[in-house]
Amino acid sequence: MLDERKTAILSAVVQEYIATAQPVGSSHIAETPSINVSSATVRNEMAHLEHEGYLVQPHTSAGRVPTDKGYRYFVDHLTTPGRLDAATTRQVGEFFSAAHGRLEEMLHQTSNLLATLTNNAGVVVGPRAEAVPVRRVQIVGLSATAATVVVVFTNGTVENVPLELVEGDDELKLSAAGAHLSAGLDGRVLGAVSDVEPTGDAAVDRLCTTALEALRATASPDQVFTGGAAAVAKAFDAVEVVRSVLATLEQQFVVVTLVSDIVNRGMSVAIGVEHGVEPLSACSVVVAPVVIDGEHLGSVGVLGPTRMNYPQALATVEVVSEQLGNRIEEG
Amino acid sequence: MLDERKTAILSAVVQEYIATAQPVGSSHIAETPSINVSSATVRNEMAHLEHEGYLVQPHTSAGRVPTDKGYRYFVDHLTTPGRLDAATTRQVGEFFSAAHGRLEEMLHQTSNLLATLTNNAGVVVGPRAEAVPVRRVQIVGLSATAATVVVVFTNGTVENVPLELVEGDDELKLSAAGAHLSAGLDGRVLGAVSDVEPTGDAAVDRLCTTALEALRATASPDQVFTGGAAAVAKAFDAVEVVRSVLATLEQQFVVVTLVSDIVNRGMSVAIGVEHGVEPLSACSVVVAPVVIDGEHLGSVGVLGPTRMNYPQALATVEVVSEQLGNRIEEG
DNA sequence: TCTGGCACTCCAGCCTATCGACTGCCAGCG
DNA sequence: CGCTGGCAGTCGATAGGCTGGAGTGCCAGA
Repeated sequence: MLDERKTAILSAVVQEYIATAQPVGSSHIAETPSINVSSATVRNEMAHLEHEGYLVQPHTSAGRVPTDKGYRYFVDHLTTPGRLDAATTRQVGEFFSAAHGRLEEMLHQTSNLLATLTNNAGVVVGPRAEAVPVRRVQIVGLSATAATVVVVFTNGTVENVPLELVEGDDELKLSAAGAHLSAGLDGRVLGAVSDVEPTGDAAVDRLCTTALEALRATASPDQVFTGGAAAVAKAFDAVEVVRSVLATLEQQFVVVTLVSDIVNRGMSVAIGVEHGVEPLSACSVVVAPVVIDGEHLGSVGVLGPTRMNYPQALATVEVVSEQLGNRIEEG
Repeated sequence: MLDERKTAILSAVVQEYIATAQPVGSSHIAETPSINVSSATVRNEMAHLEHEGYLVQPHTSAGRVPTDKGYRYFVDHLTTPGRLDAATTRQVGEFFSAAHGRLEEMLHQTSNLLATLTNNAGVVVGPRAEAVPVRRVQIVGLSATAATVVVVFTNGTVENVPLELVEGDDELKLSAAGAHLSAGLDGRVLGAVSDVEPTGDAAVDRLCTTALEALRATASPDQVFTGGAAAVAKAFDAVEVVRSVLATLEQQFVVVTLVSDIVNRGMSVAIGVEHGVEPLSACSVVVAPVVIDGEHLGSVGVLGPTRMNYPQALATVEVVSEQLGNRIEEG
């Protein structure tokens, strides 16, 4: 734990560095209104802070830069939850009331919304459709050998998978199978249903079984949407860092793991190396779970340089996750 | 028009520069097997080529670099259509036979496919769903006030839009409206249908009308998918160029206009300033229309530095557009 | 018409010197 | 005892000067 003055100095360093991206020196800090000591005293304190790992000097005779530990102390102790300013809140509200159509499309746009609001990369890990109960199933024939299985979920989203037909599968059988599946699945979650009871009609039973199989096979591997590549390019000066961050962001699996990990550990911010993804060690991730009907079904987050604006990112992510949750509940 | 030797030299310069990204000097060219003259002669020819605008020197005493005009001559006269190598062709085939589910998702993945195959940004301007005939319409009630309209198209893709219900819209009315719409729309294109004939039941008619309206409202403004931000970051050394290219790629409107423009002018390659989008003046764009049932309903393309591998890009874009077209036709 | 050779140009890399922004430390003051 | 002003020291960033090398243009001769 740090005494009051060290705390004030650390806070000032972090804020100055976030604002300028330049190492900050003792005299700058001494000029801060809230600090009423001379630069010499600040120097002493900063030396302590460095010794304890909150700050580092890029080199002797340079100012100091916060370490991951320094940022961590800042977000844990010096950051008020901070309301999002009214204009932004309204913008988010408008976005979600204007949003319509496909869930995926909305999620994708949400990642872009996060990106533009925070000037960082936005990440949305999709609520998996399987966790939402089924409302209706229908099988639509397209030709003699092809059909599409359409599933409508209770939240209004729709999934579809192709299905191959065999001889004897006529329209009647298809709609019978659809009706039977609807009855068997209505109100239940796809993952919870292993099979429906037989109807006695072999063809219908076969259709039901294969359709169900196809549906479970399509069980979307957690879908993830990212946006804001340009923001990443703006955030870092070194082009290699831009490259490695962008390359990592394109590996969906890594992003999903990263975000889920943080959420599952009950954290909302992972700073620098804390998240353990080496190519992103210059980045922090701020996340919030998306809760739908009391269940945690997805996450939203932003990813930016460790010197990002944490209060703003936290507030934004919070508001967006909440409104996204509401929006999905409504359907 | 250039004589044979100038042509050979220009070609060698372009290829060397594409491979190395370094200004190429006369002696390098003279060593090329297909060039059987001394470096002095090559120098003379290169001076001519520069005078005529095919090459430039970044500065005296540096090698030469192709201009946009130089690349243009190269792709117009020196590039054989070039088959894609078998392995890649197979990869594309596998991709499309494995592709399933939502059209949008597939298009999005197609942009990523283009990106990974060519190491450039991939762009897909979506074939608008409205051009595909409808197979079936269904309205599924979710609650007393909300429903989802599901449209299955003949190619197996599915669209859905939310619909608000009013008092008196019960399940019976919903399915009646669905059936009526199915009958009225079956085999026809959404855009071609302005209204269905009345049934006599006011509630059903209202449902049909509003559902149809909602469907036409969702008429996606040309959708565009881009992928491969990391490739862009790898293609340019200067971080400002990366920034401006990525920022431009995020402006969907600009991308759609850019691609449509090129396709509409009947071109398949736009080099540097040819496409007129200033922030992308360091980029070339290679496109191919996606043709479905004889109609041009979308485009695929790649965007990369002017020193991209044109033959490969052309071949890739060609194969992908063709297979994407087939895939969508089949559904 | 082509070629070898030569003089010339100019960037990239390296070294050096200078400047300035820091720090650490110390002695003195309240 | 803690704070402060001051001073010496450190090191990166910047600018200037030098050199080596890659490349050119041009010319005279085959």
